[in-house]
Parts: sequence; C-alpha cells; structure tokens
Amino acid sequence: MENLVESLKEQLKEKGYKLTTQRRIILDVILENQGKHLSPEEIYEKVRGKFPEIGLATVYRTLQLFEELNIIYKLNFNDGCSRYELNTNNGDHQHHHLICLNCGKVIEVQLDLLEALEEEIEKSREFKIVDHNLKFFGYCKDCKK
Amino acid sequence: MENLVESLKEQLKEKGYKLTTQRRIILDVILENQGKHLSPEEIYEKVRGKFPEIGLATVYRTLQLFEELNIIYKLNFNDGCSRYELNTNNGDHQHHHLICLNCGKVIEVQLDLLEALEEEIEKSREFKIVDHNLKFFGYCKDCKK
DNA sequence: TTAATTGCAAATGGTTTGCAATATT
DNA sequence: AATATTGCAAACCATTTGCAATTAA
Repeated sequence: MENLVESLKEQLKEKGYKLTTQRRIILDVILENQGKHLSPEEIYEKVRGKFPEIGLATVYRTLQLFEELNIIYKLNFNDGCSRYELNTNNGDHQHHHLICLNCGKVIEVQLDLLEALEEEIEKSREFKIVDHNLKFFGYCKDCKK
Repeated sequence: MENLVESLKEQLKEKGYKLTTQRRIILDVILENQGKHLSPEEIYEKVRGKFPEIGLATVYRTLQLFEELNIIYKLNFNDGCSRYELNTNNGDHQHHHLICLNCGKVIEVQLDLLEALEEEIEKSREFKIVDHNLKFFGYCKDCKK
C-alpha cells in the first residue's frame, strides 16, 4: 500500500502538518500489522525496533492525528487499552468483530448486512448515521469445549 | 420494580454475599435513572444524596458486582468513563444506541434485527454468540442542522 | 461470632500535557 | 527563518487495592 504513504503526505501538507520520520514509521508498523488491532503500547514497541529514540507520547499523538485523518479507527474491546485498525476504505468500515469471552481473541467478520436496520433508524428516528460499531461476544471454536 | 430488590437479595445470599445499605441504595439509584446511562461518578453523586458517608470505591465495587450478577451492563461511549444501564431482561439486551457525534446525546433504539446475521456467523465461523453490542454514530435531529 | 464489606488514602496504569530542544518546510 | 514536532518528565484521571474498622448474617 505505497499509495497510503503518498496519501498521508498529501493530507498532512493540506493541513500544514509535517511528514516526520516518526509518523512514517508508525504508519509502516500499522500497515505491516493489518488485522492485528494493536494497542498504543504494542505499536510503540514495534516502532522502537526501527527507531529506538521515539517516545511513547509521540505514538499517542500520532495515533490521534491518524484518527482525525481517518487513516485508522479506534476500537474498544474492554481489555484495558484502546486498539487501532487501518481504515481500508474498501466500503468504509464494513466489518464486525467477534470477541471471545474466554481467551480474548478477536476475529474479524467481513459481512455488513446492517443496511436494512440503518435505513429504518434513519427514517423513524431522524438520525443521520455516519458510522457503526458492532461487536459480538461469545466463545470461539477452541474455547467452546 | 420492587421484585428486583428481592431478586438481588436472593442472588447475593446464594453466593454468600451480604445485602448492605450501600448496595440497596445504589440499585435504587440505577432503577430511578433507567435509560440515563450513568457513569460511576454520577451514580456516586446521586447516592451521596441519600447516603453521604459512601465512598467512591464502594460504588465501583458494587457496579462490578452488579455486572457479574447480570443486573447491569457496562457501556462504552468513548467519552472518558464507563457507563451502566439496567439489564431489563425483557428479551435480553435487545436494543442499540445512537450516539450523536456533535452533542454526545445517546438515544436508545428498541430494535434488534440481528438474528439473521448472528445465525450466519454462528454457522460459518463456529463461534457461539452470547451477546452483542451495536452502536451507530451520526447526528441527531437537533445537530443535523 | 465471623466473614464480608466499607471508607479512606495510596497506588495503578493508560493517556495527556508543558516545555525546551529539534526537525521539516 | 518560522513553525510544527519531538522526547522527556510530570500531570492527569478513571479505576483499583490494602487495610483497619464496621456491619450483616
């Protein structure tokens, strides 16, 4: 996804921000770990492998920035930290998460099927929906016994 | 819902726990504020009106206990604190939340319509679903302009 | 009586912030 | 050169914990 680095550069320039080594490396780490839902601490550790001088605060600030730019999404799996995933743009956040209550594993489901529900809500509640977030809790194959 | 206090007493006794004044008052406050999604701090303030000696830690511990007993659900609206709602048991958590990105208002939607999706997931992913959590983000009537 | 519970204060841990030094434009 | 960004350490703030005193059973 080399075009994502280009797109980042453009978006930053547009807003008067700068493309720093730190920001490029953080994006690299996120790209290299698609589907992994990394936490800020985990990203920090992986970035340190490539750029040991980086500070944790920079990681937090960069993740906030990337979220504003819609490059990533913040997730909450109730495990004590926030987690992030790449916004792949292929249909706009159209997948859900299965969270195992026993082992904590998170499985992605590439299904949406919420259109009917969204339509009904938009009509009857006068609410303009721009995003959704659906999590299922239960037990994965290994933990079902 | 006087029967909820009775049910609480039974559930506590069953597990060797005690029904204290604090626990009863916290349940009262939650019952009096159904649909409000109170935070621990907000519950603490309301409980203090009836029982000024209570400590914030007791509120946290009680909310944890009530969650274990399935009396309440913990919610996360990304606003910096956890929030709780009563588990009304009338169909088991079958409603969703609309969260306004402008004013932060949370609207409940009494619709489920996720059965088809759950069925498909359970079949094809070998995942036993026990709960779900669906949030829609967007703009409410007043904030749509 | 005795085991669970409480209130308090201190600790924890993820996240944010102030600031002087540094890097990008 | 001007301004954004960084690393560091300290601050923040929601939540948790240790403990001696208290309370429900």
